[in-house]
Amino acid sequence: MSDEQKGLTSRESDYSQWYLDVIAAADMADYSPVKGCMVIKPWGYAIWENIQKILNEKFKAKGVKNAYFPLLIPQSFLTKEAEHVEGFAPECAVVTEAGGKKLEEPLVVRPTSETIMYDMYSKWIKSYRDLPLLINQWANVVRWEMRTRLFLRTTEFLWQEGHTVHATAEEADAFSREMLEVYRDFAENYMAMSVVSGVKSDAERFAGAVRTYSIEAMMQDGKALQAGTSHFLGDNFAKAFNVKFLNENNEEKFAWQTSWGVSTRLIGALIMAHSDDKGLVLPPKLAPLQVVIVPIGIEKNPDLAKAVEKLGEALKNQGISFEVDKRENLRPGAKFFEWEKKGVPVRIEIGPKDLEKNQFIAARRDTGEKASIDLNDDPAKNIVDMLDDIQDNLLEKSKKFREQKTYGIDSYDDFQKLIESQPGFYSAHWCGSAECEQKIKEETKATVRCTPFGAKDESGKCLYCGKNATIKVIFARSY
RNA sequence: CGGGGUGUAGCGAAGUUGGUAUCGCGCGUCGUUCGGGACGACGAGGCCGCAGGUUCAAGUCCUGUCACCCCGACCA
Repeated sequence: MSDEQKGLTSRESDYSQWYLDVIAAADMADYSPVKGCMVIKPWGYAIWENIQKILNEKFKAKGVKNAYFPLLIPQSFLTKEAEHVEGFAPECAVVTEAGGKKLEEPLVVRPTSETIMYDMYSKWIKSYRDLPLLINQWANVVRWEMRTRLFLRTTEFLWQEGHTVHATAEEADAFSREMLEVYRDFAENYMAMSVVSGVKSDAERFAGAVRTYSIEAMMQDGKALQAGTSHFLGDNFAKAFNVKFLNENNEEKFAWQTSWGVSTRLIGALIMAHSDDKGLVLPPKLAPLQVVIVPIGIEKNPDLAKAVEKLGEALKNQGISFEVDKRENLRPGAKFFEWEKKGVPVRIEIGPKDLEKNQFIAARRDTGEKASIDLNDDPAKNIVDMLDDIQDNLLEKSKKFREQKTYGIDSYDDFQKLIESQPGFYSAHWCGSAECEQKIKEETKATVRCTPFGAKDESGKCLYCGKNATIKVIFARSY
């Protein structure tokens, strides 16, 4: 095999190509015949299913129930909320003809479901007793973006969108923050990806929201990726869609709403956060397979077959997902490379030589370390510990990386140079004006990612205009 | 929509002054192998992006066109 066919493109030489190589090597997805649309292959979809499973549990714990709303939305719905129209109109796919006839009113393929859901909500909600209404849907949405990239920005993507209605502004805002916290917890404790949570600037706010909260992750090239958002919508949509209720005093009031979502972009985040030049690296809590067993010479060795079966039983009892790779047409080395590309956290090698010593070899995907484990010494427990350790290690690494590449900055001149030579998060004072934000974006391609929660009030000078500023925000280039 | 690039087998590429299409990987069958990407033999697979033109003859030259990728504007 020639050298260029081994391994992947190096991250340093071409990050964009490296990212696509990881996806191809791990067999996760492919572009479809329609521009910008993505085919998610079984390995990628299995990760998505794991994400769904975990998030559903968390939503349920918050009292959120799943439902489903239609794909097609009357075009007039989109135009009811002023900012919302402006934000989404240019990127909508519209159906103008069906059943061989021109439609009286065009139908929009949902770019997001606020409008159609709230139209229904206005019919469902009568009294304060109907509140809070907490609904989530798993769906596909379509946004006709100019440039696409697998998982990060595809024309059609899968997501969940939660839409809640509350009696008071305070309750709604608090709920949207709670949901952001669900996302932060998920990102860190399941994806093993360190994030900064905070408030978006007005320019980056969701179209129609009063406030947008987000979690911002840092990719290995130092660029930011918005991994999840939660919006406090105020009563903007309630007024546009007539979502009203009678309160305890028999007064008719507009309701207060939130929406929040994460998408298949999370898989893109996962890839860029952990992968190395050998391929994907998956955190055990999201891996479709946590362990792959590669037996050596199993077909003519009944003792080995028995040992593998017993080991499999033990793993199963510990709730570990695993597969025994019994393919006879591949040599062990080829299997090792394949599973490494796919990011399986732990690989077990077991052959006649191990059996003699009554042991097997466990190799960690994150560090590449190999350990010999005794077959009689509760091997499954050993593997559980190893998986836990990998999960912790990945988060620790991600956290350290983000912290190392987060810099304080006061001088705009320095910032212009550094954002180029040393990509990362730059914490700086900002006066809050849209003009400064816009200028910085034009001149450096960096945007305000968020005002992190819990930042201390400390006054200083705006990075751009030098006027007094009371807040410090994160500037970074982003995906 | 601007700037740059690429279209030849599933993937990656070569193809000279025009002469009827190569190589590697992958794929199939058989055999030998199997502890870090195995080897041999045989084999399948192509409207050379598309449409015109020049020519006895076009992957190659000319004109047009389409698609895709990368960099911007847009964005979960």
